[in-house]
Amino acid sequence: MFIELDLQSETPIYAQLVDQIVEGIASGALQPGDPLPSVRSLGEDLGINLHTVNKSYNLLKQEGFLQVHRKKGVIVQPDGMPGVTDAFEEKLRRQLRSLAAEAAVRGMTEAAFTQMSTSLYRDTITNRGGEQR
Amino acid sequence: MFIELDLQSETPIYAQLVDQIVEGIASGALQPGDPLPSVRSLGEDLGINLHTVNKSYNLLKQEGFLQVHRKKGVIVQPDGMPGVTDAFEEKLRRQLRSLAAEAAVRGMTEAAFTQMSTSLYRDTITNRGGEQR
DNA sequence: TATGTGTTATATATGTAATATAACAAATAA
DNA sequence: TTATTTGTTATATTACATATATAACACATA
Repeated sequence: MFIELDLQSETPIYAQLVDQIVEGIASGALQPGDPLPSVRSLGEDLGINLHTVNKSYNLLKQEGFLQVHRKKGVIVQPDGMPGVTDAFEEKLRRQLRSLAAEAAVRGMTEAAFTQMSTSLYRDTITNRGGEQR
Repeated sequence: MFIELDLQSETPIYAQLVDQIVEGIASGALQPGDPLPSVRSLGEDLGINLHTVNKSYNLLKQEGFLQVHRKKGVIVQPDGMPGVTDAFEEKLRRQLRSLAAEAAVRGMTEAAFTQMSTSLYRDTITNRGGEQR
């Protein structure tokens, strides 16, 4: 697996896991229908508890990024990813506003902020099929 | 004051306060040298504990956005705002990467993401002097 | 039948968030 | 001088989130 955790970080482990799985989907490293490790094996691999993995999986399931099959186990959503919901747009607005404000106060120009947003977006979707380029 | 708290939010009160003060500085509503209410009066105004206000003030002092004068009380940094530190750039990268990944997975285009970043940056610096336009 | 799956339940330890009360030194205002 | 207000420090308590540990369950697979 491509997961790397920082146990010293202030960001909770379950949140780091959620982030990196979403980034895996964005980059194409994880394709729709791909299986994910069981909560027990991934927990053991990463040196963390299975309940921590389970928490991440459940959040991603609730958001619609993962499916849990009684047969196939946990897989990446094969029936189309969730779109831009109101909840996501609100989260995006709130966090971008906060970052933009601090950036502006610190003297970062609009061009620099915009360029950084764009380049980070591009970085995430590098190894992808043919969607939104 | 222009502060509005959401006590039901998952975002801690002290963090909401920090955010809104930084946004106040970014917008120009708070100018360098401007005094802020005492921890007690602001706490009473907002219906929260003085220690919660104190925690926010201390974080902002540590970051260099505020100064504490034994005479003038708490004021907005008059000797130049802190620049783009390594710590801030890392925080910015980490959060932007996470947001961009989820946006991409949800089908938001690069243009839409960029445009949203830019417009939120512009919104924060509306009533400002003559800096970085 | 044995094993592995997600899930649920319970318990514990630790840290953070928020409040409450009290006291302190330093400065200001009466 | 006296009283008040400032940020600050200390202590305690409540509530919640994080993370771990162990155990059991229903279901499916090999």
